[in-house]
Amino acid sequence: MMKEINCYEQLFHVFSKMGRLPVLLKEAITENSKIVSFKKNERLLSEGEKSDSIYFIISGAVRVFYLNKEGIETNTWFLFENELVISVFSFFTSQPSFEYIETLEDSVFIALKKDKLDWLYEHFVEFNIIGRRLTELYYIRNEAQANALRMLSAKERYDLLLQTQPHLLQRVALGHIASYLGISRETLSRIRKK
Amino acid sequence: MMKEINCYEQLFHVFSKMGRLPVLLKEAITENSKIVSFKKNERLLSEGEKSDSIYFIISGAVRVFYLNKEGIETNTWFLFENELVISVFSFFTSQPSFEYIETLEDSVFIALKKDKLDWLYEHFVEFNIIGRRLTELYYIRNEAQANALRMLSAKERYDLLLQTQPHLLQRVALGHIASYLGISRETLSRIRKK
DNA sequence: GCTACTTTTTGATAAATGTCACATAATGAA
DNA sequence: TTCATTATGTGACATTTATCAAAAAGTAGC
Repeated sequence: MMKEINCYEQLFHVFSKMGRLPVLLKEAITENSKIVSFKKNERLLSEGEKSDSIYFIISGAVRVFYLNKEGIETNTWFLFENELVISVFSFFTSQPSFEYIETLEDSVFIALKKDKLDWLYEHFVEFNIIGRRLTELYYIRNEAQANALRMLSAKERYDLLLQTQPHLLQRVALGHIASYLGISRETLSRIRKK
Repeated sequence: MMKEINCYEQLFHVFSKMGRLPVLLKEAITENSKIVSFKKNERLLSEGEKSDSIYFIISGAVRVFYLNKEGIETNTWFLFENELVISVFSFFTSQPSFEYIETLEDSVFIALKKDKLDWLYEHFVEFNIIGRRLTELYYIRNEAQANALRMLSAKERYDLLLQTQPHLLQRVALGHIASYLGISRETLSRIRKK
């Protein structure tokens, strides 16, 4: 029980950095969400399903990926403690997902259903401030990624990753990182040798 | 005067698709923003400045770009009528911009200063719903772009552009489109020949 | 420890894309 | 229109990156 309380403190810490988080809203969040655990390599979401929950990572790590037309996994996102996970397109549009979400480690999440989230947005209008700011933050990260893919060579993208997200290298297999950087496993291996 | 009213109707039409837009909020938006015109190839924002205004495009078109380390322009966004323009990073973080915003045609905008926008967000809390939803929409577009850059070949990215944003080819110079697709002008020219 | 399995590395080669130089076409100003 | 300027296209070649095949290294279960 103590553990669960700490989980929510972790979540509220992140949220309260974005905007006002009254006690009543905290209670409503707690009541409308639940804590879920997944073992390593389990799926939170598969292609074709609707991304109808948002997950806050208490501990562990996940990757978001999709299968390209050759059926090869393409990782688009790695997320860790204190970060939020959705399949962006599916969650925001309520359409079926083309992405998978899978744990990279044993993980614990706070899961909030989309309809509950919408209910919270509606009944605690100030919660939209937090939602808006968080969306902005993840948007910025995504844009930085697109810019890197547009303008940097494979080696430069790897160096940038080393510089900005070194922890990622410790916790994510190289094969996964390669597709995230938009290159083949072999090329990543050669880049690293230098 | 009639023209200005139509401008705001255009803006409100887009906003009201995202959420409730009470008359008082409409009035506040009108009072706190202004209509501005720019000739073709004029700058709305330069590197080093803060992106402190959001622009709604009444008519015309803009591109967002930055200079890479060789000083070459890299286009990241093309925006047209009924779309919103900011330098995402600078606007959301209030840090100096690394991007430029420039008109591609003679253009008319509704300009809203960031401090005014923040004031609106604060005093009309439901406006955060609209802000959040719009941020989500642009985020989705950005993610699609990142995915294309990660997994598609130059030709596939061009074909996708043809398919999803054919109007862009009519109004944006090929040299600008090339960097947007993450390829050289020459490669784009060769792709098109086929 | 030892096997079976997965991940990473390496080599050889092919394909994609970039770069440079210049030609051609389009555009805009006088 | 004409000239100057800018944008686009083309050819030759260099470079980057992908692909395929296989070896080496690492990992998990027994």
